[in-house]
Amino acid sequence: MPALTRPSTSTADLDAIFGALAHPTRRAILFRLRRGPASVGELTEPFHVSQQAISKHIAALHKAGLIIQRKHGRESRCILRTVALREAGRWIEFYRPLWDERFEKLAEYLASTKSRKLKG
Amino acid sequence: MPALTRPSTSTADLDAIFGALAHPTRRAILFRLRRGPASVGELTEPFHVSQQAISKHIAALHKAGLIIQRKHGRESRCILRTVALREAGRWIEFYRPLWDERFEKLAEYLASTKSRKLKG
DNA sequence: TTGAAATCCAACCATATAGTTGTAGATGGT
DNA sequence: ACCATCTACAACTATATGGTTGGATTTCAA
Repeated sequence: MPALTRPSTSTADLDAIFGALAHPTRRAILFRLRRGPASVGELTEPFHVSQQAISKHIAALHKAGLIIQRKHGRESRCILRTVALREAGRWIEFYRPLWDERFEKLAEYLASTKSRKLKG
Repeated sequence: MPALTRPSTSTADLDAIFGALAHPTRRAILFRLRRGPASVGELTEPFHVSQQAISKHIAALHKAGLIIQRKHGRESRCILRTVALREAGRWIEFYRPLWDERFEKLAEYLASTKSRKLKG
């Protein structure tokens, strides 16, 4: 088993996940879904855009694996899927060791020296 | 002090942060910077795109607050800045309570029932 | 001082994104 | 059977994104 050298979720997946999270409306939709499933209509209400625009956002969230959809009659209920969020969280967690304040200070110090021979 | 009802980083900031993380080249740059500062030239080497393209990626990372830059002579050294990553992590952590497997099962169950009177 | 190196800026191009309007298809209620 | 509702699809528009090339600027070195 090789040492972990980088976060392991596929890069295409992460493109879709982070891309989906990069829009405020989509984050707001996820925020709403935290409270439970909702239909497309219910998700549209709070926003000043068309239902079709919300459908596109939903498609982006779906593609990223951030939600699933279930048909109930003519409604399509959206359900938050946490797996993808967990993947994104895992990618970010990989950098946690660097969050130590002193580490960042050291990095800046190193950058300010002329020794650029750190390539190895 | 009001109860926390949503992640608190400004939405514009999160747009920029998640947007920056949504591209594999930019994630690879961050991954490289984890090992320490690097010049634009050094960051360009591993990729099959022009230096100018990398400069644009660097600009996106800078705008998102994910890196800082220091001039040293004609070089511009890029340094990972962990604050923005921490913000992104904080946003995602907000959803951690839902990561419980059973919770997700319950959500799917609720979605499969006809009771759509959960609006409150 | 002359030239090469590191970086950035500008213009351009192709494609993606986020929105619109119009409409079609399926479902539910009467 | 009919009509209204919910959602998705298609076509269009404007802007953003990711890349290119060419050239300007700054700095190091001889």
